[in-house]
Amino acid sequence: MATLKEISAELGLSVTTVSRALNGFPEVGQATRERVQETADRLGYRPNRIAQRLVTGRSGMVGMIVKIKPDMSADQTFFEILTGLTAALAAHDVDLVLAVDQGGDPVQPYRKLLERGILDGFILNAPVSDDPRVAYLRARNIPFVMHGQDRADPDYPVYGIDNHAVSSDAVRLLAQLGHKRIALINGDKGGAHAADRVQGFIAAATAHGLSADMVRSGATLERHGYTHALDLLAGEAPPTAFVCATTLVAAGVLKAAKDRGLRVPDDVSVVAHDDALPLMRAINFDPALTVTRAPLRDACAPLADMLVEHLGGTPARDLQNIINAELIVRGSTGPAPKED
Amino acid sequence: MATLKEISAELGLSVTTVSRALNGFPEVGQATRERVQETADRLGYRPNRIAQRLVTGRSGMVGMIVKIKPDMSADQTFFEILTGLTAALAAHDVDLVLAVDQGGDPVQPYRKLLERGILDGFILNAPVSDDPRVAYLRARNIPFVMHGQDRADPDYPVYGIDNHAVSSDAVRLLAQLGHKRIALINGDKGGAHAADRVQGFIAAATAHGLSADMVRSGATLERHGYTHALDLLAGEAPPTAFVCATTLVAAGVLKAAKDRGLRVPDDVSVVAHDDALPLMRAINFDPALTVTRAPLRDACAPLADMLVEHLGGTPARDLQNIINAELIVRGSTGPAPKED
DNA sequence: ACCGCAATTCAAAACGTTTTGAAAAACGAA
DNA sequence: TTCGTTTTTCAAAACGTTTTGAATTGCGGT
Repeated sequence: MATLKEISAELGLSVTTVSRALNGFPEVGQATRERVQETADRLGYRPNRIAQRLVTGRSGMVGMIVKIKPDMSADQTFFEILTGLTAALAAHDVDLVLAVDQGGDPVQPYRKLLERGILDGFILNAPVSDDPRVAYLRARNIPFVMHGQDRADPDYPVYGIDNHAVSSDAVRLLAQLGHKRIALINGDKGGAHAADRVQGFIAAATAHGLSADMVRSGATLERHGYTHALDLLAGEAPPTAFVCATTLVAAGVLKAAKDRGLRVPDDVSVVAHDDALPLMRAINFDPALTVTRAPLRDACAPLADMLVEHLGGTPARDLQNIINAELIVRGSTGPAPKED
Repeated sequence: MATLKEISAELGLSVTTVSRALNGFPEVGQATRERVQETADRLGYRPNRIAQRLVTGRSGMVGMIVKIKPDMSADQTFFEILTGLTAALAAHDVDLVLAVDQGGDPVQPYRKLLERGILDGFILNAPVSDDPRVAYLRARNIPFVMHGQDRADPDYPVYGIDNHAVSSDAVRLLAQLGHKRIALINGDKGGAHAADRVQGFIAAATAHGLSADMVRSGATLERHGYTHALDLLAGEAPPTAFVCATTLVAAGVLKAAKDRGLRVPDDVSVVAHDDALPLMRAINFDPALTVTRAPLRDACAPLADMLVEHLGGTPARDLQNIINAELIVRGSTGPAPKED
């Protein structure tokens, strides 16, 4: 815990010179710089971030808020990126402060953390339409990056997948296989990504001359996929193909098909979006799932890089990464069954 | 972002008085105190932790390190307590800084965070025998609390379950049911809790006149439970009962029993320890699992309380909570099968 | 020796808070 | 009033750093 003062005392220099020597300012002599550097190393000097922050206004710390349910549990997908992101930020020498959003006002945890006067910026995830957090942070000029797409052309740094394309790609594949009646079992309506997926679904269905009236929304739970699929399959014009929000939902759909005595892919085709979570691996399904694949983990390093860039002054418009998911065809999709 | 100076200017008071009024010092007049409080509220004043830390040496921030595997994934159990802990700390107005341990020197991430000069203490979890992190932090007098038991009588604050009792309770139950050959499929050898479980297992087995030679160790994976159970069941004196490290391991054991045509509990009994993770619920097993149950989540509030107490000066010896898991008997245990 | 200019170095202020030691105000008793 | 106490308030220092503006040094040219 050596301080600048200690180093300067040891060398008979002023604190100013020591500070400048260590920070690579040009006006310090080569000889002094080396002496200072050597003593700093020997004493194991590390600048005190607290003091640094107090004077520069920058702390090298950023915040992230995890939204939790009343039972304190959080979405699995959050943790999927949390560790990777922390590691990626650490590579930039940035630390991460975690806080929770216990429901209620979504802006409050951000405000609370900001009031500490301790953070340089935030990483947000799972945007909703017209996200109030975005409005709050933008109004105060607090830097942040968003994980997940909000609108087509957001005015803040963002890394996410093209959710419109996710659905339309899936629908196109199924249409090419001859399916006429395709259902979408989507994620929760509040999420911006869900809205984009619905739009992509409708756009692609319309483009292929299909109707798009079988759209369901809700939590991305196995149970949810199961009940919606059962319900849809019991209708008078049951779908021959399902597009699922996640592999977990697809698991429910497969179960529903099985319970109704339908074979996959002979009677029913299933496509899911795959975040590549370690628990529900699409390849281990029976049959292996056809998916649009975009590993959440891939977002970590880019998000960290973007935030650091943004803190360094790079404008938002240069930090927009909307990537496309891969369409990976496996055993859960096949030609539409012959009409009876 | 109101500061003390702003408040004092607004009221025509000195910064000193404002600071004291807000911190409840006795020497400030009742009338002034109320005026100050009112203005502080109106201006949304929050003390700047950075500045506070600089002068007091206390920041109201604590650190927690998550150990990740090379693929950046972390143990599920970590996240199970992370959010609850963050919320519990927030109730004490304490923020949490997260960092990762990417393998290698286990002490390094702690050192790095400490060198920032930013933290008041740490929360540790998953102790190993003679944990180097403990040695490091104790040597430097850095406050911390441990989640999980290390030794019988640690000299630091700890919250954990009695792992010795966990195994011995399970063995006692099985012995009372007449089982003579009991296997333990334990967690990874490195963990201190695993060592305690083995000791409890051996102690109870010995006490009941049973041998304790069927002990296996490894990662708490379903696959691991499956292969070890298959292996043990193929031996010449196969076990009639299994004690499992986790419900996930038990899932593997149940699968192995099924694959060998053995019925549970008629032919084989299974007991597992249940951390009450939301994903693998013991009650949803078929048959429902007999468990020693101790929800990880129960640790959050006590750990937060203990850390705050410890930071406040309460000595370690007054902060030791070793609780007992509940033994919950369900359908996966039954009388030992008749010897042929 | 003196000047001018560049190259170095320095003292002091600033960030927002807590704490120390002293000063001012209020009040009751003489 | 005048003194002594108690209550209330204040100015200044401190924490460790960066930054500003000024001072010092070195050196080549006259």
